[in-house]
Amino acid sequence: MTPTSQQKRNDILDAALELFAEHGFHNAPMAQLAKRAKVAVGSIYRYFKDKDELIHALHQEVDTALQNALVSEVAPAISPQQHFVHLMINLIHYLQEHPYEFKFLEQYYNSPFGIEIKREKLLMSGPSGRQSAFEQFFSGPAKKSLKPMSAHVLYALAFGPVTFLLRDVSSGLVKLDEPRINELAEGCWNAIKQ
Amino acid sequence: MTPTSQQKRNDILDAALELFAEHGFHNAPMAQLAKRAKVAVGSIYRYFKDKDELIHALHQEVDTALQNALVSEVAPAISPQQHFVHLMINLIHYLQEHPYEFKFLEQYYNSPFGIEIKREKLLMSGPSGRQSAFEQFFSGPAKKSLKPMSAHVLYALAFGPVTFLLRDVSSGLVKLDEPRINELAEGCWNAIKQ
Amino acid sequence: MTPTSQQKRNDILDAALELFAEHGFHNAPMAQLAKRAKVAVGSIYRYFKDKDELIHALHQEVDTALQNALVSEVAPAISPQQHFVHLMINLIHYLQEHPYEFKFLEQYYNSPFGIEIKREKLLMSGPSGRQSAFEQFFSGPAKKSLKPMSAHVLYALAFGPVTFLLRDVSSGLVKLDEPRINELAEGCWNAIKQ
Amino acid sequence: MTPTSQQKRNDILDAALELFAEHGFHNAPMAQLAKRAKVAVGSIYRYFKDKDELIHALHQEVDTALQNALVSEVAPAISPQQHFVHLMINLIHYLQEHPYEFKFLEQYYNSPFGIEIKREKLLMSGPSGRQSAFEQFFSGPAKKSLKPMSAHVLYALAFGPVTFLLRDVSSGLVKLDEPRINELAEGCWNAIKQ
DNA sequence: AATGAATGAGACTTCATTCAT
DNA sequence: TATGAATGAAGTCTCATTCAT
Repeated sequence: MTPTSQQKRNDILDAALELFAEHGFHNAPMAQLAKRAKVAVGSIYRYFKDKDELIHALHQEVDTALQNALVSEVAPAISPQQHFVHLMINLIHYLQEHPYEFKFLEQYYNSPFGIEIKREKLLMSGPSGRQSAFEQFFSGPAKKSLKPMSAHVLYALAFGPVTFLLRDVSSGLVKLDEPRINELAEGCWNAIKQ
Repeated sequence: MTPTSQQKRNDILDAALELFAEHGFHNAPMAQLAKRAKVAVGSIYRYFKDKDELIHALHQEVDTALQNALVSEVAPAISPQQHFVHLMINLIHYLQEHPYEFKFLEQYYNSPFGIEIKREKLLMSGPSGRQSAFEQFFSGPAKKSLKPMSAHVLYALAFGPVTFLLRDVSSGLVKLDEPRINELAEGCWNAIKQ
Repeated sequence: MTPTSQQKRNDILDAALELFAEHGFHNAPMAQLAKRAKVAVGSIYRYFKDKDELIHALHQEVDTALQNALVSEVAPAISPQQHFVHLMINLIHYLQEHPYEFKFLEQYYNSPFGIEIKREKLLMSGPSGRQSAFEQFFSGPAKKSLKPMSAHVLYALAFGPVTFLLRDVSSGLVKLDEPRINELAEGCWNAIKQ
Repeated sequence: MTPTSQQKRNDILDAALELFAEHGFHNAPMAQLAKRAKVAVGSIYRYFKDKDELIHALHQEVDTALQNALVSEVAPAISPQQHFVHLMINLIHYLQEHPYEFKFLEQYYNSPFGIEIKREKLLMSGPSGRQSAFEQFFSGPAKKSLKPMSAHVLYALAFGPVTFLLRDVSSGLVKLDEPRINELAEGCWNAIKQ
């Protein structure tokens, strides 16, 4: 891949993100995608075997960006609750500011594409080897402050409310302000804390 | 014009539920649907104007069935926590035993079909006139036991974890046993209680 | 055919005339036809083998009605020009007052249905044996007042202008008043007279 | 989007003209059209948005060709009658030699496609800007030789016989020879002359 | 390597006709 | 005999993918 083609690949993925988020996978013809990416239809097929592979690659991309966004430094002396709330607020901010990415992910996990992919992967596995911020938190010293429970339930209590609420945000039904974001983050903490 | 065979209409809706849940709206051709329902393609159009209307009708049906399932008698002297946990367990049981319905609803609310429908409607409005079980609970005397917060956040904390976890259940990644169901229900209660 | 069924046959033909004139043969489904005729779809097939036969039967009917309308008594001492103009005005009046019939006939003769039918039949053959009014005129004593020419050309000069103009009338582009009707009839006479 | 192959577009229009003339708009499936034009079905839709647009485009094409055919030089010192007869003979010759075009136009003006188009446009408006040959004639110095009458009636008397007769020609019922063509043209002139 | 015209399988839908009641 | 629900062939159009340039 020459640098030029890497650029083109990104143009395609960017256009795809927009189009998929706006119209859904099935209302985003390759021709339209090509036009928005300012490449020829045929060119897309040099970078991706077919539409499915493009969608999976885009998932990869969006997922990685999300993980990277959540990696952030935290003051060491912070309390577990403060730490968790901090991570949560980061997450909400990121997703609220990247509605296309959120819409794409929701669509992906709700379609035949995302079934075989573990849902928790969304937030519990870091980019290429590194641990995700949440993964570090849940497996680190804060563990003692959490009520002992099945990991699946823990993730559901931690992330379920966010995804639920953000759907309404991204459909324009709600706008989240800081007080509400805090309400949510603290609610989640109360759900999982010891 | 107004067909009399409620039976055939149901056959079609049943086949549609399966097919939509298994393959998604866009990978469920009318021809396949007809075959599974054991009717001719043209017959579907006697009962539903087009595919969209069929999808909306199915939503109606599934939604009503869900609401009906949640209506249950509760001992009057029960505590708010016990009441909430009871409702929650009911909900989880129902959805876990009806994975097609759950998948269909998730898909519906995540598609252009369901956008104009408030997400909370899922659980906060009862079937034709009656109040839903959750609606009664949240607007009833238990209100005093809840932490004051924005309604949207409240619903997110109450229902977000369930929908999150049930996706994994319906993809076959997890099987919920009673202890875990209790963990979840109690976590939710802790998130919203005073 | 009992009287009752003759009635029903007429209801069907009447509905067909309306529907065909308004929407064209190909935008007039049998179901709609049945509804407008207040009979069941299946019943239509007791009276007509299929849609084509219905169309041909309707043509027959409309054609006969037209011929009958043109049969009219004329004072014996009238001049050939007066006679011709009289017949012509009759014809125009009838067709202008029966726009559905006119539209149907135009459509019929312009479709694969009417190709094998001689166009002149329209006006040159009377109902069941009788001679049509125009036939009588052209073959009667007035013949001497006509310029000798091929029959086809004669009919074209006589009837072409009427059908041409009535199309605009039936599309609502023109409304014919008596002066114009006279202009037309006299123009036709000038075209064919000795 | 803007295809370069004018050739292919013409192939499609040629095939369409044949098919529409032979079978009518509604008995000319896109698949058959594609086969006759030796292109894939999908290709037609690169050149025309849908079947309707194809029909309108074909009308455009046929209309222009007809107008162009009628433009011809006339000796300046010719009499109005000779001029009119000359134009008429031209018209008849052209249409008799292009029966598909004639059938297509008749069908077009007799269908919902052509209703909003004034019937006279057929011959009274020239190709893109230029005046049609008949338009020039009727509005030129010959006007003084015509009997004063409503324009609609004038056109009907001039063009009605031609379209009437040519239907039979194009159904193969008659073959026009020069004497008959002259009879017709002169009859028309007698109908409209002063 | 890039382009985009061409392809044709397949989706949705309509509607003439049949047939069980 | 009348009914109208059921049928499925056939029509229009879309769009992922290919391939000649």
